[in-house]
Amino acid sequence: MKLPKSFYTRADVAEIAKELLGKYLVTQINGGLTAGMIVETEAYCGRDDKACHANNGRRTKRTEIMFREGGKAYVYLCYGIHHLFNVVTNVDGLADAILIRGLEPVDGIKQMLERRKMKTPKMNLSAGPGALSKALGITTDLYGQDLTGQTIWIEDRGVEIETNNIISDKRVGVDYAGEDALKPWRFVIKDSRWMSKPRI
DNA sequence: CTAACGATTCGCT
DNA sequence: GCGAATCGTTAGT
Repeated sequence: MKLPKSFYTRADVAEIAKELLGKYLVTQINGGLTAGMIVETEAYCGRDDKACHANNGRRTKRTEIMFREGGKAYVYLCYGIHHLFNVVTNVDGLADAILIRGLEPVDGIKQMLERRKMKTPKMNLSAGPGALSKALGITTDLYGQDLTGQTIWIEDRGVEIETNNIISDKRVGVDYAGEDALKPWRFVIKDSRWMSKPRI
């Protein structure tokens, strides 16, 4: 079933990031439906977290969506090349978001391969935030999309991830955030082959 | 208005 | 392991 808005509007962004493991991210773009199981996430908090784009009330045109009510998509361009997909959480006025970093391909693999210009599914088909966005056809066009709509959403397909199969670690690529870079807000399903490249 | 750079990936060595 | 690709956002002039 599609996750309801109430899933996203809760206050504990790290808890939601953990619960997203084992859920299915689905897109329906240009007719084709593509989906993958989420195996890796990172939480970003708008307060007291220098790694977050919206930290300390930094409210700009780009970060605006994070301040809105949870259940929306925050997509932005990184390094001029990669589209990174985030889930906005928490209530209106509090800017929390969760970066999806790794998917296990499930549905529409053929279309994912076309988008990635690959012949056969390799491990990096949808492992890594830029790679999975390309595989699912996510671009900045989806900025602000409602995650309870018909274009992009997240489903619960009954998969339960045991707590002792979840690894938490510090986040990737945020060394500039000083002490906040040490927050253990990256969550990975243990032994998943589809996590992003920097291994634990 | 201008300049610097990033929540990355891929290909080559 | 290293460096290029590439452009919107940001902060400063």
